Amino acid sequence: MADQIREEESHGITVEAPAVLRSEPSRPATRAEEIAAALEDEIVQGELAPGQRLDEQVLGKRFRVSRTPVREALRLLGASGLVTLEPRLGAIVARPTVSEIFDLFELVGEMEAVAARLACERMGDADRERIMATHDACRVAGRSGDAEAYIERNDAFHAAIHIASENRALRDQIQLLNKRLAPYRRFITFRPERKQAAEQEHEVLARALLKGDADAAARAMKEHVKMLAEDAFVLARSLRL
Amino acid sequence: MADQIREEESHGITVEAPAVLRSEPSRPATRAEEIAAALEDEIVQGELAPGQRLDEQVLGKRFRVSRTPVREALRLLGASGLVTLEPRLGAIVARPTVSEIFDLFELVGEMEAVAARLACERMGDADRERIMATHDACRVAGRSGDAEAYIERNDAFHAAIHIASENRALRDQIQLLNKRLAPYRRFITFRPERKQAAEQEHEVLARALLKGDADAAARAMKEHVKMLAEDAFVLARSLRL
DNA sequence: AAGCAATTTCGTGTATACACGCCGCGTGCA
DNA sequence: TGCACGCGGCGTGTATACACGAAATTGCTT
Repeated sequence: MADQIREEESHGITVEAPAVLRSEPSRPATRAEEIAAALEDEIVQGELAPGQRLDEQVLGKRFRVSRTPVREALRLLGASGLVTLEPRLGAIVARPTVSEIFDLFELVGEMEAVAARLACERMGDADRERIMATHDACRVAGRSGDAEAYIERNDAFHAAIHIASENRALRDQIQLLNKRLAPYRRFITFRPERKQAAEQEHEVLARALLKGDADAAARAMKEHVKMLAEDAFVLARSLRL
Repeated sequence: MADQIREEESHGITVEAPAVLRSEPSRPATRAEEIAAALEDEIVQGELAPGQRLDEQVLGKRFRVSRTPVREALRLLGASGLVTLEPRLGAIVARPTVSEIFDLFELVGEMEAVAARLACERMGDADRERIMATHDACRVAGRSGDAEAYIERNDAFHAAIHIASENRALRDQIQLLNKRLAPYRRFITFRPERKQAAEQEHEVLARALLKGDADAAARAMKEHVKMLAEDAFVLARSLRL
């Protein structure tokens, strides 16, 4: 499963996809953290499906390390809710129940709404710029067919709001929740109808934000996430998931 | 420390303060989890002060285990934000900056407000009973001098609201945040003035909840946490912390 | 042939051993 | 006397080895 083809790269430039949302000044980092980051990426990107078994020895071979750092990586991911660890049974990619997914969507909606309200009250010029810029980028990417690019810009738009909220803890929590929901959001975000609807919702949201209407922004955000969640559930049902 | 006085209650409803927040049906649990739980308790109870160094070998000897389970326990606590892990330097009990503490208080306030709103909309008879009972218990404990008991009942009151909100993810998040803030809440909660103020705030909150006024409940809750945070900061400043 | 049970196998939980980076102390030099 | 460089101790990071429990497989019984 794509074990060897990892180092070499066609350009000579190692791709290193995300890089955008790196928080710390990238301290040395231990093997365990590297592995955790790699696995997290694969889970979020949907390469590792929920329910997938994560065997310590197999992963150890794959990353060319012993079981020890692998274990630590799995514990790390377990604590953030991305994988489920059952004592004596091992680790699997987290597979929340429908009810749990519902709760997570509701929670992230509420927290995004809080972020939107705070952003309204606190944003400076730089924040306003960033929100407008990312919103525009979102719109552009929406018209082109590139779903991956759209997802990235959509995240950037939301991130701009989180930053403007001036509360790091809030931002971290939302991003963590989004990671946990990523496998389920992906399904729906790829659909063209959803992108169009999202665009409109973003429009309302951006307008409220720039106008400084905190209540309207919070309401728009909650509605936005609610729509996403509902579509996700409808789609999931139609796919018998 | 107030371990025995737990069953008795003025109504006939056993309050059963902690125990409520036990998530799993208490599976076997591994040594690492036990150690993590023990350390967590000591941190939350204030026995281990923020900044305190956590030496793996020392802890290993203390719990009569090798470094391996200790390491896993520390990783666990690190992921939940209770300890800070610096690669190659080791672990210390988390010592957030003032700004971070501020963010955490704000976040927990917003989330408690969300919980209060949802509780208003969703609570059934059992929830209503529990909220009333824990509120009363809180009042009783407030008049007696026992600060430990008061803290416990205060937690139970809030837990009753979280339960009524019918969103497990929300509840878990709030409880995690409260653990991280515990060392800083303790200072202030012991003060008699705060207890009295809290009682009044609880009164307003409970009234709004029982009346079903979601907006008022949310507002009251946010105010309640805000007051707590402000008092904590004032006290911290006066103590040069 | 199907069901059940004992055994074997495999993977995790824990212990121990080795490697490497960080810190403190001492010595030599300006 | 003060500072810089180097060396040694120490603690974490990683690897390896052993123990225990759970699942799977095989053989027996009905």
